[in-house]
Amino acid sequence: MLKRYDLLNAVEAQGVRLTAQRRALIETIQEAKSHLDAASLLELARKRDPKIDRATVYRTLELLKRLGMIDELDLMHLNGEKHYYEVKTQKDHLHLACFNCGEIEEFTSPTFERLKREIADKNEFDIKVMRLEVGGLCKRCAARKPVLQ
Amino acid sequence: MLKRYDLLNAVEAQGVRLTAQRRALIETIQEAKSHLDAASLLELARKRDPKIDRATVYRTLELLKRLGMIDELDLMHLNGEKHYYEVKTQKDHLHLACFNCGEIEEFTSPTFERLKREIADKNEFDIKVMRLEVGGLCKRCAARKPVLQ
DNA sequence: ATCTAGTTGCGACTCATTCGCAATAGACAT
DNA sequence: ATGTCTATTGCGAATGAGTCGCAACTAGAT
Repeated sequence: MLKRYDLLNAVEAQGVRLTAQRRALIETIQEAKSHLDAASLLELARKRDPKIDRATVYRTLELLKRLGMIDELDLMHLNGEKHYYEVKTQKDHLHLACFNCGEIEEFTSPTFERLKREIADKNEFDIKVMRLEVGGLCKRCAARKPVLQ
Repeated sequence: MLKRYDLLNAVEAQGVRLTAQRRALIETIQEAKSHLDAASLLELARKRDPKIDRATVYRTLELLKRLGMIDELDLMHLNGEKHYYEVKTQKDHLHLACFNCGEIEEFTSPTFERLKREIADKNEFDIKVMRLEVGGLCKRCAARKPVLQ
């Protein structure tokens, strides 16, 4: 498991007002076992604090994104246009999404790190976010379903 | 300029019915100078054939995606949640999106190709689509605006 | 020229996300 | 502890991209 930042402390350290809703949302994201979309995040966070509104979820996600504490993923839009969120890890990583079974695999590699440095150097580009998503067939599905139309 | 496939011929070769609307849409995508979203594509294609509907645009994009002839991009959602489309090029490439000025730079590199092979090999993943997007500040904006909050 | 299955236009719909505004509540000063 | 002030919240309505069902149309085969 890749090391993740401690959101709650990090947010507090930024001098951001900590409301009950934000606390519930941040703890939920932090402890999530899988990538959450806004609706699932809302549902889970309501177990901690039942009085949270949809709008607050979006506003909090916006805040965390702005602070660079979470990443927003599309995961190849396997299930509609919603976004998914994850706590930023120390190392960038990419996501492999299986079009057949929907499984998401994560992947890190020195080559990825190297590519990142290359982009920054050759283009003199100041990288804030890097989102690499791959769609295709995972090992099992490729074996089972050799041809995709 | 990266070499692009000739869409119209390629589509015909697939035995797909060529309607006036598809022709107009495909020619428009092929000749586009920049990345088009569905709405701009519709607007431009109507100059060739004024009788095209929004739904047909989406259905045609879906078709071309399925045939593997175009790629769908998010371009870091710089301007809302819409998607952008481009004709597939011979080589995969990535997009650098400037959060400040909105400019999109393209980038190819042997390291990117290598990373792709690595993913396919190490994970035994059958890659269909690869979408690598980078957000940050381009050379000029980084110089002009050294600190982003 | 005819036939027919694939394609289209239309309008209504869905779904994710955003907004305006009045009510509320952190957190700092007292 | 209490009051104050401003950021944050909930609510409900709005937006915007994309999708759907269905009747009308048409490309291309015969």
